[in-house]
Amino acid sequence: MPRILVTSALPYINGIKHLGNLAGSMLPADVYARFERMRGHDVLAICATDEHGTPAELAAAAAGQDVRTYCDEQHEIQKALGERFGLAWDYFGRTSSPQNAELTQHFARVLEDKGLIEEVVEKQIYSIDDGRFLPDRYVQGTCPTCKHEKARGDQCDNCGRLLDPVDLIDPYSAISGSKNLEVRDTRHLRLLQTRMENRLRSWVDAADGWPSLAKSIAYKWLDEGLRDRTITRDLSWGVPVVREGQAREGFEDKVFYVWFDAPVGYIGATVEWADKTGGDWQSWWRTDEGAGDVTYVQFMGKDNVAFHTVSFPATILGSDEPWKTVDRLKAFNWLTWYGGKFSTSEKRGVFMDQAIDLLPADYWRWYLTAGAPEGGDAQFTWEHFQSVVNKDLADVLGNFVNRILRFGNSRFDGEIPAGGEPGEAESWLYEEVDAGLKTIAEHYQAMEFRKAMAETRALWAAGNEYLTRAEPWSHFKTDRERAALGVRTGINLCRLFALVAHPVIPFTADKIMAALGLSGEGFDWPEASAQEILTALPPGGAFTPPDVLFAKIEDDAVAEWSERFGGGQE
RNA sequence: GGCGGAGUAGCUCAGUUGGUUAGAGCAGCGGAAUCAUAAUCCGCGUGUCGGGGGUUCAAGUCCCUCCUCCGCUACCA
Repeated sequence: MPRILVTSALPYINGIKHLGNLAGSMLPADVYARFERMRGHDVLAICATDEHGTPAELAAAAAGQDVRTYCDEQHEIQKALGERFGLAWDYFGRTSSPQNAELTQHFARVLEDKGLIEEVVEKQIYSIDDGRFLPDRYVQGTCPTCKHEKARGDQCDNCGRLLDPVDLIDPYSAISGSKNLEVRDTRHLRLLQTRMENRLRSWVDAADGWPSLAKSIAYKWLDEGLRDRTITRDLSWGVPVVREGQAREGFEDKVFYVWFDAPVGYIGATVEWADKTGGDWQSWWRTDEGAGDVTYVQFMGKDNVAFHTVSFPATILGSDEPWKTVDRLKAFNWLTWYGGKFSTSEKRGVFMDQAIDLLPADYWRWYLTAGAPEGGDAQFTWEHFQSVVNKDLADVLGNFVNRILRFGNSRFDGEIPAGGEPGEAESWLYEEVDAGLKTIAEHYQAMEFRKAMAETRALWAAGNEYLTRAEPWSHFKTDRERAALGVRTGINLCRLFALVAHPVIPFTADKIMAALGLSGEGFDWPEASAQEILTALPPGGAFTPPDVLFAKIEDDAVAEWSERFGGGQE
C-alpha cells in the first residue's frame, strides 16, 4: 500500500491564523490527504504549532502571561479551530514538545561532530531596559539613507535598503521604545552551510517532484552562495542548547533559533504521534527503518520555500543520517485581502475564528480550494466569496440534491424506486461521469486544486443536465418506470457527489450520505465504471431529503460583513 | 538594486514541449423547462492575449526592450 507523509507549514503561535494561512498550506494539505486516504493509501498527516522565537515571547508579555502558559493556550485554540474547519490531522503537535527538543539537540550534536557547527562571537544589540538582546528587526531608528524614522534594523520599509542595526541613527527598542541600547559580544553556534553547498545542489538537481517556483528559489539561494547561519539566539524560550543532557558552557541563557527547530518539528510531531498512538515514527522518517517507500509531500506558502528546499535539507543532509527528505512540494502564492495583505499583527482580514462563526467550514473550504492561490496571488472579496458559494454550492450542488430527493420523496414515498431500462440520457451520463472522475483524480494527484474543483463542479452540473434530459417529472405522468429510473439514477448521483466532494467539503458529504441512509459507510474514491457507480444503490433503499445543504449568502450579509471587517479600506 | 511571479473577454481565471476559427466560470441578453433553495438546462463573445521590436512557414506560447502590479532578498516567522 502506498504510504504518503503529508506536512503543512507550521502555523506560528502568536495568534489565530487568517484565511490566507489556511488557504496556503493547512487546507490544501488536508484536501490532498483526504483524497489519498480515499484511494486507500496509508496517509500520515502531520502539523504543529511553531512556538519559539521573539514574537511568541512578546505576544505572551502583551497578554500578561508567561510564555509557556500563553503557548499552551494558543496551541489548544489553534488545534480546536483547525478541527472545526475539518482539518483531519493524524497529529497536531508542538515544536515546544520534549520530543522536538531532543531531536533538535540530536541534530546539533551530529552536525557538530561532522564539523559543520562552530562557535562564534557576534556583536548584537542589547537593550538594557528590556533586559534582552534584540533581533535586528526589533531595533528601529532613522534610516541612514532616506531618513525614514521607522526603519527596522534589518531593512528600511521606506526605501527598501538592507541595513545593519548599528547603521541606524538614534536607534531604539521596538519593544519598549527605550534608547538605552548597547552593543554586546555574544557567543553563538553557527551552521556552516557553505560546506554543504555541493551536496545540496546535487540533491536539488535530483528533485523531480517540485514545481518550477520551488526549484528556481532553491537555485537562487545556491547560486548566490549559501551563507553560514547562526542557529542560536539569546532568548529563554526555545530548545535549550544542551548536548547529551549537559548544558553547554556559556550557552545557559541561549536557545536554538526558531528556524532551526521548527522544521525539525515535522519529525518531532510525528514522534509525539507515535508516543500517543503506539505508531512507528521511524518507519515514516528513517529510510533505514522502512521509510524508503514513503512519498513525502510538503505544503507551504512561497515565503517558506527556501527554508524547505535549502535550510532544513542542510540540517538533515548534513547529519549524514538516513532521514527522509521531501519528494513532492506544493507552494502557494498569497490570498490577498482586497488586493492588499492579510495581516495577523495589524488584524486586517478575516481570521479563522471569525470565519467559522459566520458560516460553516465547508463554505470556506470550497471557496478557498476552488480559488486557491496557485498560479498567482488570489484576491479575497466578500462579493466574490458570495458569488462562488451561492452558485457552486447552493445552486449547482445543493439544489441538485434537494430537487431530486424532494421529488423522489413526494412521488416514490422516500424509497428508491425500481424499474426502467437505461437509455440515451443514461448513456450520455455514463460518459460524462467516466471522463469526469478520471480528470478529477488526475488533477488531485497533480495537486492542481483549482482544476480539480472546476471539474468537480462540472460533474455536479452534469447531474443537473442529466435531470433535464431524463425529465422524470414529465415521465411520471405517462411512464412511471422511466421516471423511476431517472429518480434512482439521480439518487445514485447524490451518493457519487458526496464521494467526490468529501476531500473538500467533508461535512456536507456526511450530510448527503446520511440523507441516503449511508452514515458510516466510509468514503472510497469511486474507481468503478460509471454504470456500476450509478447503480450501486439498488431499489428499495430509504432516503430522506436533508435540510437545505447551503443557505445562500444574502446581499445584506455581504454589506454587513464588509462594514464590520472594513473590506477594501486602508 | 538583485531574483521570482503576474499583466488574456465587464469580473475571476485556463491556456502542455510554438501550429486548425484563443477557452471556462461569473455577470449580461434571448429561449426552454417547472422536480427544486426564483434554483436548473440550452443558445449568444469582432478580446490590439500590457506596449514596442525580433526569430519562425507559424507566437498568447521563444528572444530583446519598455511599462504596471505583487512577493522574496536569508537574525519576523
